[in-house]
Amino acid sequence: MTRDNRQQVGKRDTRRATSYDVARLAGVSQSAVSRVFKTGASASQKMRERVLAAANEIGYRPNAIARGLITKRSNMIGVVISRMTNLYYPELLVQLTQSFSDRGIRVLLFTLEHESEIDVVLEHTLQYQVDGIVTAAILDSAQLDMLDAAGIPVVLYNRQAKDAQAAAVCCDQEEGEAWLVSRLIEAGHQRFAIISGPEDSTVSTQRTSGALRRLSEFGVNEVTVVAGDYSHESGFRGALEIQELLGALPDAVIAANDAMAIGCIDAAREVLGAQVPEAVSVVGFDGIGAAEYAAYQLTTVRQPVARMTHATVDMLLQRIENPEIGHEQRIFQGTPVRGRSARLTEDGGT
Amino acid sequence: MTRDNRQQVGKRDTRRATSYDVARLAGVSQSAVSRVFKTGASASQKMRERVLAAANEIGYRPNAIARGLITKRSNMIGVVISRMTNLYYPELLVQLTQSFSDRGIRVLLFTLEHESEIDVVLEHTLQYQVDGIVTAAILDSAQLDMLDAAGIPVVLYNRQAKDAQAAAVCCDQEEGEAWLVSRLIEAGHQRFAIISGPEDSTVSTQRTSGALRRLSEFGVNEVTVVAGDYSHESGFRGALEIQELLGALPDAVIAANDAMAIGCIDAAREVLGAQVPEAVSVVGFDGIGAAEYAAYQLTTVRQPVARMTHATVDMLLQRIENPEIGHEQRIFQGTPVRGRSARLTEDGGT
DNA sequence: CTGAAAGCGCTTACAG
DNA sequence: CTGAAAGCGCTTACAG
Repeated sequence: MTRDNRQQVGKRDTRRATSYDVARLAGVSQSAVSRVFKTGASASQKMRERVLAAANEIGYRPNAIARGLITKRSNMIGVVISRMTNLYYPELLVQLTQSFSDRGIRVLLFTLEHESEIDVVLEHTLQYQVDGIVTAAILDSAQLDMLDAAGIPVVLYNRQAKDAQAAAVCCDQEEGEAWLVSRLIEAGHQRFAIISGPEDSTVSTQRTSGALRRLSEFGVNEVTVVAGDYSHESGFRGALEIQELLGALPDAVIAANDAMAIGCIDAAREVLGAQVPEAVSVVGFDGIGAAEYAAYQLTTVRQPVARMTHATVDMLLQRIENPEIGHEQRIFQGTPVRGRSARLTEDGGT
Repeated sequence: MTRDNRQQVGKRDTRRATSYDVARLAGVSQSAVSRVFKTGASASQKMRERVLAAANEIGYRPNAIARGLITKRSNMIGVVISRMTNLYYPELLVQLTQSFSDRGIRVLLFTLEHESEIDVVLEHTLQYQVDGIVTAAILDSAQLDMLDAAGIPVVLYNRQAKDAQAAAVCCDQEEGEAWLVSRLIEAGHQRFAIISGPEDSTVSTQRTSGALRRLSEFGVNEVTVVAGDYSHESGFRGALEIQELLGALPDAVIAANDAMAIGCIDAAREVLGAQVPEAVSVVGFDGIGAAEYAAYQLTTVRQPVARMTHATVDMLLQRIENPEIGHEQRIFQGTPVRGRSARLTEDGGT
């Protein structure tokens, strides 16, 4: 390796052009070059032209890293997202990135296999001097305090901190489940089962408890709950488990997300020989693309992802501009999708 | 705003601790602090402890941006991915990010609505001093030259440059289609139609031409090709368009991806009243999750995403270490999935 | 409008 | 092993 460094063969000049190089070529000061590349800075037309010509000639590009060091604004934000979230919500990351990009902000991406890895990831975001963080993983008080001490604004996506200790953008999971349950009850369903999501998912917890609460309001207190992990396969297994536990399928199965609802339908049809929705109603949550496939046409609640991502971007940028601003929570109502996987009464309200 | 800056109320000290702060507290030089945080640098046990204690006390975190400025290694790589790719391949981005993260590299994410936006995105990656780029968008010779001149290694994901002008990791689209066509022909299918992907997708072009070539080798030269855009809906419309053009469904429909194959199946069953695969065989490509749903069980070719992402990461890091290395292409064979959406002969070879 | 100079927070030869 | 010093590529008061 040491020897390699000495040889000149094939070694092109890899040094990047700097503002000094441009200044020398244009016969102006380095500060002048800097000003030309800063929007809104004072520079004469003549200066501008000379500098731009020189910059163009040697392929100069301002070093955003060096700029960030001195302005203390990296113009990068960290996005922390779990594998699951991107799997079932690929639109989210794309829209978030596009939205930030439109505002001149870059996205430094961090994916989590498990939410427990969050501490080390947070450490990395800070080392890279992000201006803010969007996280689709829950942060505990200590973590929120740490970010607050570091002066980094955070927006939680589909998570809520205890005591509203953080800015958050959410879909109203409980209200969505309440809608689903109300429609099912209204249509005469009496026996219910639930396939929940992973234990460490607050979204799943909210959905499940939202459904249970509304069921209880209707006097339904005996509900079989089996555990899934958001995957299609776990929905499939969930249906079989319910059948096993009850000796038969209930009137309705409430899955904590669409993927599991589809898995549940597959198991009902293929293994248990039960028609959906004739023999059993199945409802999901999310409004993913597959929910609209002709074979499923899920009864579900769609999250307004576009509105939620815009709210997230707005909120984070606002907090970056003004770090002292108080916390805000924006809770978006989901869009009911009547679908065909559940027997609902024709004129059931929304 | 000017007035706001003056007021001290509620203004906490947002200045981050630097290596100088740590040095002062620990009573050592700033260089010593730097060494303690650099793995493999010389520092006595005593020094190490004092520095770490001081750093911990004031919450010091090395500034990765400043480090990058001087080492000329940002430890960030740029990932350029189209909306479509993330939509149908959410696993890709997650695995890529995880894999880079395991090697201490951060991912700066850039999403493309259209592949034409690539120029400005490339400009941004360079301004942020990424050490390398993974792109799932095609680059032309000028763009490759520009990156080469800037000394930034690139690996193309599922794209190939003209004359193998760039490092690339691909799934063998043509060979995959050849397998599908061979099995269909072998099972007696005679009339074929194709639903292609978007025009600007080289993957779609390769798949379509791969299928056409193999069909032609079998003497099938009259093939109806309709245009889709990779979406489920366009597959649905594609099926209707084929029916309209031919007056009937062909023996087999070859869709350029799984999502369109599923859309095609939905249209065949729901609108055209045709059983799949009894009345019409439908094949896809990709091996997405929904391809395995009981209602579809697609006959398709699965891309070995995990192996491809690993190859991508390995190749890019290798090129970062040694920029003078020659180009390499790694072409991965897809995994045939026999499924149930096409009538194949029992013992059809692979 | 323009330039000289200081400084952002680090790393890295170079001496000791 | 440790410290003083230079420098990475910028921005930004401060004079002129």
